Amino acid sequence: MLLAEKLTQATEDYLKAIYELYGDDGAVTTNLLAKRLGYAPASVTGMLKKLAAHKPKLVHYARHRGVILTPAGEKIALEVIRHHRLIERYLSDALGYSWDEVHDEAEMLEHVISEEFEDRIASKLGDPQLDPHGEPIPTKDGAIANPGGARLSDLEVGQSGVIIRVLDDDPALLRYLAQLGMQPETHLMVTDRAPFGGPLYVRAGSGEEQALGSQATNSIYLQLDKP
Amino acid sequence: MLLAEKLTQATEDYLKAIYELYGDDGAVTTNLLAKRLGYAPASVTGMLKKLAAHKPKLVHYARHRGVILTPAGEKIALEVIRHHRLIERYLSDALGYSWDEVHDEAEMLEHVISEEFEDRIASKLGDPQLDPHGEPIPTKDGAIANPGGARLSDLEVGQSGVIIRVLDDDPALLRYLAQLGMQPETHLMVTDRAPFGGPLYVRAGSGEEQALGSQATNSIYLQLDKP
DNA sequence: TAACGACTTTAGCTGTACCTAAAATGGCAG
DNA sequence: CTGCCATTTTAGGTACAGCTAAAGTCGTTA
Repeated sequence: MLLAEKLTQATEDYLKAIYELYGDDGAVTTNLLAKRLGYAPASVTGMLKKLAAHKPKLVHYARHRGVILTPAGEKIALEVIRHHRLIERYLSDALGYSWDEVHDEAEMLEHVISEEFEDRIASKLGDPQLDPHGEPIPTKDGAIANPGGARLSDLEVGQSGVIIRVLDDDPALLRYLAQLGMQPETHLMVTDRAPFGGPLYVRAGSGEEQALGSQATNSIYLQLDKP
Repeated sequence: MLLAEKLTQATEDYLKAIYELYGDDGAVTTNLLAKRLGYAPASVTGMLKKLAAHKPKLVHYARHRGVILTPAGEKIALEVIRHHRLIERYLSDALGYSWDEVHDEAEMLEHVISEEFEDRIASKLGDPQLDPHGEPIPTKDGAIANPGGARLSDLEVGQSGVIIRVLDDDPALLRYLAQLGMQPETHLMVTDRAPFGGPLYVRAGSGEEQALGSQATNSIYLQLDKP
């Protein structure tokens, strides 16, 4: 918080994207970043060089090797993510936004709110732990809970559990799932599964059986019931 | 609202500043704008040419003559001012900001909030007419009430009235006035006046007599009591 | 091991919005 | 009506963050 040098919005977006793309493997590639951010790969290369040359070094970058965040870079990424998720929670709880609307609005606001604003909405909300999609909100000092959960697409027929989070990449998917009554805390049971990437059949709560395609099943994470 | 071409922040700032600098005389000069915005005059000249060349023309501009807003430009200026004042009201009422803190936060937020956000906070607040400093909030279709009021610095000894608005240029002044219990709806009576730009003596409510310098008396506007 | 194709980088450009320094303009005083 | 001086504009420059096109690198495949 001390080094509030006010970075540009582009810088913050890159750091956030790098953080979110960290999967299993070590580094994030130029191309992957370009795809995620919607820029040409060449533009990304240029920006990564700037991030690596920044006063407090924000990323480690080696040609053809991809990037990883430095501790300073990760700190900033987590601050931006905290802003984003807190704002989502606030829009949802205080202003009645639906869970498919909050992402885009938060995307704009996250870069301009002050520490003051962050603190006030956080305490107004009682320091929430999760955003409306179930993603953990980093604490002010940069700690973040492991989101965890088993991906619905990985489950076997007969397994069941409670939805703990849903990826928020696609508002249309979120609207669709809300219509089906599938949100965090909803209980799901896998009733059938078609082969070769076919749909997965699930029952939400005590409702009808429902077929879900891969985009949906890849986006839903469950806390599994004890068998 | 239909022409939501998403202008740059700089464009919105210029239009707002031009609108706010309209005094009595017709046009706003380059130099005055430069001073208000904190830029070099040369930069302003360049920007004004861009505003005049914009697809829907935003200003009428003639070399050495200053600028005036076109209807399109004024519409945008009023939208930005509506955002600003609504946000100030919201920060004050919903998040407990003090009246000296709201301006800077609103200055950032006004450029990024969506129509959706605007509508939601407006209806949450019950479509307020005034911001925390007493300035009128333009309606969604661009109508704005005449702020009116008599400037405290223009009053004679013995005159009195109720504060209806206070210019928000200087947070330190606002804090000082709040300390003295002088805010919109406070009743003031001019008890004495020193000559040659000396202080003005006023009594707020039924409190102590207080000396106010010209920065303060130029910033306070009253609804005069019937004599 | 040679070469193909995917990924990545280099080089050079664009547009926005700011800057300084120097030139030009125009209103007022003598 | 002439010239001075403040205001304004022109000219040229910077930083940022994108872009395309072309060149280079690397790993796998033949």
